[in-house]
Amino acid sequence: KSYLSLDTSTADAEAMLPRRSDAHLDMAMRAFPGLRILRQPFGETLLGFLCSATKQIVQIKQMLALLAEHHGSPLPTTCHLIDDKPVRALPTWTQLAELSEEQLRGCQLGFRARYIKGTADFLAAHPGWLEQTATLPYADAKAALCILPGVGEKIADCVALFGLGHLAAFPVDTWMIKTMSRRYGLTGWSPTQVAHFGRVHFGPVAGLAQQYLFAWERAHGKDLSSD
DNA sequence: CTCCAGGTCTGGT
DNA sequence: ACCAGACATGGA
Repeated sequence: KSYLSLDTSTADAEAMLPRRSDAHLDMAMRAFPGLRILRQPFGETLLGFLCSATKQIVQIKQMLALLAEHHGSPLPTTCHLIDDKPVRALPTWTQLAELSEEQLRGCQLGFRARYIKGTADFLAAHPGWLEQTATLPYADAKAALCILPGVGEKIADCVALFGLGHLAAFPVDTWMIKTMSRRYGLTGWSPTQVAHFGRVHFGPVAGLAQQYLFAWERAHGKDLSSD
């Protein structure tokens, strides 16, 4: 493959999607040309999605901003100054393990503070756990993540997809439930059933399909009381 | 003022 | 195994 191509991997993955036989997916892909899956740091991805349970996306951003401001290390000031103050990184899991649950609740985490504290304690007691998990294939990595307090099927799939690059992960959230009901006729299906459908229908790059469907539904399916 | 938000866990059938 | 409630907090 040519080094001139910036991301052959995504192009190859897109070629594996069933857009010939799936008109809705094809439309979503046309609506968001250039959509890409971010590959974010594993630990930061885990933290971010531990904050995500039953929260709006704008609020998740705010929680993470508070965590960084209150407990993150300052980034080099050369190119990171806002309002005369240094931008801070997200706290590492080592830093998080030093915090009390009350300190975490101070970042508007609500009941998620207990999960984050529990995960921080687990990781502190198991050095190298994140690094080891990052080497595992998708199914094993997901199973490992589900051990952590506050991490269930959905969050494990999000972390596997965005933090480890496992395109087979198919996170089923409220938007996927809406999408699969409205556009695929899977009305009344449980998250487990929808996840199974997604893996079978979209195959080993189901996570990429999920992102197109998620983006389309968020952009066009705001209202539509037709669940 | 109710309802819901990129869920998960727990204790009931 | 499957099904409600609880769980914090703030925007719609």
